[in-house]
Amino acid sequence: MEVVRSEFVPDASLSREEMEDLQREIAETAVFADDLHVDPARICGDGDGPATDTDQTSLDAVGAGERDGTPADDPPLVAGVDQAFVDDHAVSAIVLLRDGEVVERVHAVEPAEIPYIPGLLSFREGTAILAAFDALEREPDIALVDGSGRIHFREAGIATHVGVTLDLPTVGVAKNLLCGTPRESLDRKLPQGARVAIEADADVETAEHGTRIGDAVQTRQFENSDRYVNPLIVSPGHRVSADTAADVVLACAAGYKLPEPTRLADQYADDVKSEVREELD
DNA sequence: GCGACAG
DNA sequence: ATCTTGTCGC
Repeated sequence: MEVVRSEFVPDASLSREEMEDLQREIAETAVFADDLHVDPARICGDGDGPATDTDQTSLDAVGAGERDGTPADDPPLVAGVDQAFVDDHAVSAIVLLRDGEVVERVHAVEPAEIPYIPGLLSFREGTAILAAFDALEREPDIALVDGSGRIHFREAGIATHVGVTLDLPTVGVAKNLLCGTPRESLDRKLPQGARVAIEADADVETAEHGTRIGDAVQTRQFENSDRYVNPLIVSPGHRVSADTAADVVLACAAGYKLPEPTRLADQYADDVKSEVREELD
């Protein structure tokens, strides 16, 4: 699929201030509300293959299948996006799933122009991600991007940047909190399926203090153990509300901490990384 | 000056 | 993110 907002394509040659200004523009263009035709309940992420009839008894709470182009009886296409690095090169891998099964897989390798700078991640990895999306034959109904979305200093994390540039519904899935304050402590064992709101604080300069910008989501938890799994940090990227973002991630969970699309993209990125590592001579 | 910060 | 063996637990 192709870029829709070319003015937002990440440019690593911009100054830090220009990058931040661009992020403010992106945040203003971003839609942190549901504008998609995906019913989370119709996403099968339990790893048991195609959904059975009994798995599809949900109502189309968000208008699933009401638009042209996507058959109402077809489960949504969910993409997982992840990056890996080899020397100064970024590897972006995308795995596309439908009903829990891989239907397409692509990757791209691009030079990483700038170092990692908290808050400017998309300018380091964005080019590779867009190149991978360009190679993707089908158009996903939604994409899960590793990293933050709205949970960002200027509400324009990598998931938001990519989503707005492609005008594609996206969700940010991070393993750590970049900014914002959890409504309650995350330093305790949360039950599987639990969600804890993340609110904007002084570090989020573009949002009103207290605004819910995402959630900590417990996709997996130990039952009979003193040990516990930390929650994932989920936030809207573009055209998705915080509630739906969490719904989609939980719907894609299949017994692992990472939702299937992201987990498989992570594996694929590692495979590609090994191959690229040799071509370096 | 100190703290704090996705991947 | 990346460099890395074994090891504890379900």
